[in-house]
Amino acid sequence: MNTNEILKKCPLFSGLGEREIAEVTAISTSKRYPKGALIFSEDEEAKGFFVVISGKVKVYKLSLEGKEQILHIVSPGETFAEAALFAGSTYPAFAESLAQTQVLYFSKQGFLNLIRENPQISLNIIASLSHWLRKFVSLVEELSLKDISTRLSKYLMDLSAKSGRSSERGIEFELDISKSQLASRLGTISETLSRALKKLRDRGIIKVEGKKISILQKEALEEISSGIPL
Amino acid sequence: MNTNEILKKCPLFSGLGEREIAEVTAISTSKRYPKGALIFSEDEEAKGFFVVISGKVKVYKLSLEGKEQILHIVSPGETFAEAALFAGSTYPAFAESLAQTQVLYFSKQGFLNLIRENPQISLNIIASLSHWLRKFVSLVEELSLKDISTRLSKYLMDLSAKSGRSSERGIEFELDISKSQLASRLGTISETLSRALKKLRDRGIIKVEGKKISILQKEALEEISSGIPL
DNA sequence: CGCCACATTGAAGGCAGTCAAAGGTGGTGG
DNA sequence: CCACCACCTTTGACTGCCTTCAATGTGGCG
Repeated sequence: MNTNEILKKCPLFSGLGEREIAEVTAISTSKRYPKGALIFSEDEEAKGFFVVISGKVKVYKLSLEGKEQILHIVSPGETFAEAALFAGSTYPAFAESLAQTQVLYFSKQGFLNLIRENPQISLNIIASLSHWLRKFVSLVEELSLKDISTRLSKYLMDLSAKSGRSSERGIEFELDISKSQLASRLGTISETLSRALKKLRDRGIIKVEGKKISILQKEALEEISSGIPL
Repeated sequence: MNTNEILKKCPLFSGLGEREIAEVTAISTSKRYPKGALIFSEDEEAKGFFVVISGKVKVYKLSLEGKEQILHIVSPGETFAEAALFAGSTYPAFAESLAQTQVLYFSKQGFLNLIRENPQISLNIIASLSHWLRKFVSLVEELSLKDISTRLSKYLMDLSAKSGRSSERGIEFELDISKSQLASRLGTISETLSRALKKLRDRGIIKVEGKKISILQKEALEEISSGIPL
């Protein structure tokens, strides 16, 4: 998919005509990062925000001891760090590419000018921020009120709904990130995630082959994800 | 403080003239709640949002087992549930008054009309949502990466900066909520909070008399709040 | 005065993190 | 093509923070 198509399906720019999209492209800069590159650091001055064109980016926090909490995995067509333009002057987290990645970069000033001439965009920003807010409320809820098995089950249910294919062995799909990264997204570490997966495997609820997951008992997984203890 | 003064200092309506403020007042409804009233429930249809005029409101999540996680304590001049108007159609959490409370209520439709005629407001909304987003990122970080003593120390440091008075015994201030509520805000339970306070007391870092807190060793508290283990 | 919600303290148990080691996987270069 | 290496994953044993359960203390208010 090319840059223009990605931009058009990006919620931030929906409702814009060809002409406006061209303006958007004009004020942005294309940047490329190899896998594992640091895109920005926590507390670094926020000079702009990003749209992912291809690849994958993780936005995360680090504790002093080095434990990582992933806030969001950003996929093509999604934006990140847009909130940093409007509150505070620094990025509140780290951003790192998980694969070779291409992004469009919008400088703060250029983008603010763009908003001024296209009020529609500010409504899109409101929608985008509201969406993020919901995601964070869910994340807080999970971290504070749910155990690891519940969080894992919910993640698997969500992912299966998004990219699962039915087969005679149940719903099959591939993890979109490594298990270490998944652990970090769920607020835990790889050892604990491994044990949680094992518990689901041992009960015949899922099958795991590397990154390939098969959901064998959807109802059971649904129950666990809604809080019924394992 | 009267309603008009509160509205003027509310970030959502900053930059508006007397006339516009009058319009804002005109489309809103005043509501009063006794202490402990349920203002809305999770998953209830979001028909509008609120500005607190007087009193105090907690916005919170509940687990199946009944454990509570407070997302935010809303004070006079602050808004809540505004994000619910722009993403999803239901409230993502519960809201309950912690004291006798007066709010202004804005219906979704009325407020959307107001935005249309006052584009400045949409910029204010963006700022407000961005601010919330930062707060939630901090909350996620704390819940996932910090222990209770660290979270408590940070809360006390923040509160002392906001409402502390210097005295010969150190910085003094009052907790703005009950200790049970504070526990819930910090993602724990009252027993654990009580023990965390005791540890700080035993080391002579703070003094606790009911809701009155005195910070005796600011540097030590600062250290703990930044992650140096107790 | 006595009730009731809030707060404190102790003892015990569990979930998840830490430490350590072995097994697996993919990528790279010889 | 294969051997090597780095990284990811899994498993086991142990530790520790926090929760649970239970009992007692306390302060405000009818």
